[in-house]
Amino acid sequence: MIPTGDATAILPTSSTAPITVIGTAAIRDTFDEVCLQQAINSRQAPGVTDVVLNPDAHLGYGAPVGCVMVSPTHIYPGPVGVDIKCSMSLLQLDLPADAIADRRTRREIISAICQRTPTGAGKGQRSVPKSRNVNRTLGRQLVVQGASADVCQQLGIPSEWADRCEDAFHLGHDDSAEALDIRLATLLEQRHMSNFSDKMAQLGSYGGGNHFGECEVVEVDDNRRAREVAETFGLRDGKVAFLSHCGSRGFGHNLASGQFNALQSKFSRWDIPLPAGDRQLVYAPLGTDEANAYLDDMALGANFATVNHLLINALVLEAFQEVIPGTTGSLVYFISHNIARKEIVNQRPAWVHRKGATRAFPGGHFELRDTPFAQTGHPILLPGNPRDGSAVMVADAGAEKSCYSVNHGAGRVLGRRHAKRVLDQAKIDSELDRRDILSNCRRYPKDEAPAAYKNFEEVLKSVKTAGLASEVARLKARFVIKDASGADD
DNA sequence: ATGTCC
Repeated sequence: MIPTGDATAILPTSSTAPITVIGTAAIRDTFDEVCLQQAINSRQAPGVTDVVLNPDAHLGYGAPVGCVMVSPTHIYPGPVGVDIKCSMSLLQLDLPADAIADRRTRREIISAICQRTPTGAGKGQRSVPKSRNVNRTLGRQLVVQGASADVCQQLGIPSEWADRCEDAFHLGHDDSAEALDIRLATLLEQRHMSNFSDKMAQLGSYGGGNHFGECEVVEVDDNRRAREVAETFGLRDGKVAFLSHCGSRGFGHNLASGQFNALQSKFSRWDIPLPAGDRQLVYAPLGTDEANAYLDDMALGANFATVNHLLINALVLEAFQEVIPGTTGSLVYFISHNIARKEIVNQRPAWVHRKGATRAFPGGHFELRDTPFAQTGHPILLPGNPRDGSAVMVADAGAEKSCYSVNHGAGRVLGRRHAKRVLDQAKIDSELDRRDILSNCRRYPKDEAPAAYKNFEEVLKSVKTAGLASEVARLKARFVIKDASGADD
């Protein structure tokens, strides 16, 4: 790796197709051989013009988690990821931090949230009002339309929240919703989609793994630009906010795995060479039936993820209102880190695959022209860990060198199995307790402990030093909602 | 990520 600045480097490849690396020297030391090999494989794959490796990069499916891969001619399901449109959202509440100082109040809110937005594998909605149950008809509508006015109205989602989405809806391969209707009808005849109604019932749930909901106190950075940007974002210093991380649940997983299986069997039947011999890097050239089917499935999964996040935010707001009547809230932003978007790169249209990477358009970017963030750039939501906090950032002009992308969080430094073996349960729990951070988990999952992730300050320093983005606010955790299955018995 | 292997 050849350093090109304090927090940037070039990773050369044998085909003279360099990879842009973002990260201080300390961060670059965290990239293991397999992760770098995945980046090289991705860069040398057919039709790929750019790869960016972000500071949170680690081993992924085909391509590293924490990378950007650009192609004007090909679509790659692996570098979108198994959880289509896994995303972050942030809900700003009008509550002062004092309102949740009392532990008992927080316990009540945790309980009200868990009743409405379940965690863990397979769990659909539990104690939600019947009006918010998602039947097959509404399910078919929402995966085709995304957060349309009608879908939001039916689910009790404030319609103005759609304006706070990176993408409130996704269209089919030909930029029509009809293509999604047709594709969905085909899918519903297939065996792996026979559980469609069950998957729709998962709307409004978090899932497991690194997915979470977290109650925060907002600390806006003490400088003029941060204060001005925070105002545009709708962030309120010293007030309570709620950060969520989840994706397209079982529905997105069905779509993604269906596509991997279909493409892998076609590669093998037609004896097409796999990029670097890796089945996880199967692709489809744009314009083929295979590419069209993938793009349609990605859009269907993305629409589910979008409505899932918005419903979660509506249910979380309702939970706060149950415990503290009169609470109001507004969505700051909803932004993905597992999606391919058609953007302009190097003056021409290309599919930007962000796999554990967040879009980062600075103020003045043409795609933001009709949004509330035209002047400032849009909010970038970066989960860190409950001990050190999470961050809200805004892109700077330098983001052009990373294909207008930044990292998506801290990034794993210990594999799950490794973390469960070496980390101490009592120490994890007492550290959170000492900081008065509560959780629905009796014991915090070891494989999700702060120590299982990279040093968040060093990751943020990489992003800032490389000139990609600036910090606007820090979010300090007050309680965490997670699936507990990674904790000791 | 995921009814933790269709």
